[in-house]
Amino acid sequence: MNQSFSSVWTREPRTAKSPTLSRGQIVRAAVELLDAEGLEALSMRRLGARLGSGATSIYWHVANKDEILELVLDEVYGELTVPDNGEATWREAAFSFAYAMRQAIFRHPWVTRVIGTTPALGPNAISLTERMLNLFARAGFQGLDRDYAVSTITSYVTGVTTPELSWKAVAAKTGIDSSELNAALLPTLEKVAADHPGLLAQYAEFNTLDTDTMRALNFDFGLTCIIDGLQARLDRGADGPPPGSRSAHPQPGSPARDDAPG
Amino acid sequence: MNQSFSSVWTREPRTAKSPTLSRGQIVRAAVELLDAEGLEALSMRRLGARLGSGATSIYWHVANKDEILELVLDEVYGELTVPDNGEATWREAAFSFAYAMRQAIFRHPWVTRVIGTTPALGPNAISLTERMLNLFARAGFQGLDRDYAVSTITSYVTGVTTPELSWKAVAAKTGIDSSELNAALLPTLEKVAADHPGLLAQYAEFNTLDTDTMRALNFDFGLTCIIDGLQARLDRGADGPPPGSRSAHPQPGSPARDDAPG
DNA sequence: GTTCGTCTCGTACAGTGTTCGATTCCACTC
DNA sequence: GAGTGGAATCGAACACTGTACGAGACGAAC
Repeated sequence: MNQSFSSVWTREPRTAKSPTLSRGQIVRAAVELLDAEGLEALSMRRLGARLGSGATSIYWHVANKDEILELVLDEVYGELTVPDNGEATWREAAFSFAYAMRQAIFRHPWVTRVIGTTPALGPNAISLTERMLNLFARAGFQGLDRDYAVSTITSYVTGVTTPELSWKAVAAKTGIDSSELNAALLPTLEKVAADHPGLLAQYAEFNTLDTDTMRALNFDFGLTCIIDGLQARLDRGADGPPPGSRSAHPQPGSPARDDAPG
Repeated sequence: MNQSFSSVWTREPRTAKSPTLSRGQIVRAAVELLDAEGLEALSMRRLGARLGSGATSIYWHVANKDEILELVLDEVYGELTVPDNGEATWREAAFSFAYAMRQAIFRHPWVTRVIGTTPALGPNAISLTERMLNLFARAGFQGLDRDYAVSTITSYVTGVTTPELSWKAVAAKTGIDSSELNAALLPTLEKVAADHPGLLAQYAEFNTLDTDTMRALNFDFGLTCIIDGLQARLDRGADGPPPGSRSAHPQPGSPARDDAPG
């Protein structure tokens, strides 16, 4: 049993002396295609066409399409940097990292759909998490808390940007400018939330703002909450509650319950 | 131009008197299929087979496959409840909602891949957000801040659970028990992070915990941060910084920049 | 010149979402 | 009961998809 875990990063890459096609070219072309036309447009045949080669030639350099997705995802991680120590407080560094990550996701809207298909083990992802761990280590977090702090921020960023992107996609598809999107969507919302007058009243407020700045404020709100919460934990210090009982609240479902599909 | 926005929820459903097939049956069967075999297994032909009908018969009740995904997503939203007012503090309510949401995602691991394909406008999603907005209104948040608070929590939950699910998927595929997963993955990590000794040292700590409780601690850590951060904002009160300048920090990229694909 | 690994690629297979037109079925009117 | 019309189902077909397989092409080593 126990078929071992496999990923692009666990296999040795093919020798780099390939003349016409290389893993790097494939990844670059795939990112271009994804950026230009979205996730659905990435097919092996179209990728081959863009590379000026047959579709099945790609399979010599890559095991399957999922591996390409692993590679392009790591390519995006490569665009991210963590501000070096000394030149900024950890709060500023965390803020600017989160903003840079959001911008990177906006440049490559397909990444949110690729994240979650497989764990990120590429070199860029690895060295990025190392730099982030060091950042929070310098901030004063210890042990696993460093890892948790990194995860909290990156999870939040991917989590918020995902719905942001679906609204952007709606705007792009319908051709409505983002400044008019909220107003244009009002009839839809009135229909859909017809028997929720309180909700409609809240939505009416949205007309005063354009979508982009509203989403930006939304992003900043949650990010500030998280960083304030991290700061609070830091201020409580090592004399705070021991790990495992760090939050005194009821846990409705056992966190360890496992309903993973067979 | 301006092709208007369309969604299942903007169209009138077909008359409910269908004898052998109904939208409800389709959705229920689709959820069963998705839970049992995952997102890739959901095809119109397999869904039709499960319903004892032809694949194309489904198109009478539903415009296309994406609409089915909208419907099943809202079905999952229907499993979530928000604790009523009075019986708990907003902190407790927010905690228990977040935990319930995580559990619901674990029961339906495919939802994280469906979220983000389209905005959630189904009746269950609508009434859920209304209840959440009321919760934070009672907590003391005003105006758009209520919306931002809801978004912060739900975004975090979807964001953290996504990588949790990919590790669960690895465990399921390789047949490795979650208590042994961290140890089993160590060789892979040693290969992948060979030139990052600091990172490897950190990963070595993981062997003392099993994946599930480590992930649960991770989830609780970030959730506590967020709720503490919300609390802090509440404590700062209305005499705090005005909206729009609520966080004094450099914003590396203009938040309103729009790189959406054409 | 032959042989061997590297690399490309055409063909083929099973499967996908969706369109279209034909067909069945049922409630209704005359 | 016969006839009509819409609701609903479904088979065939189309243009795709990812990928396995095997036949070739290329260059270097012997």
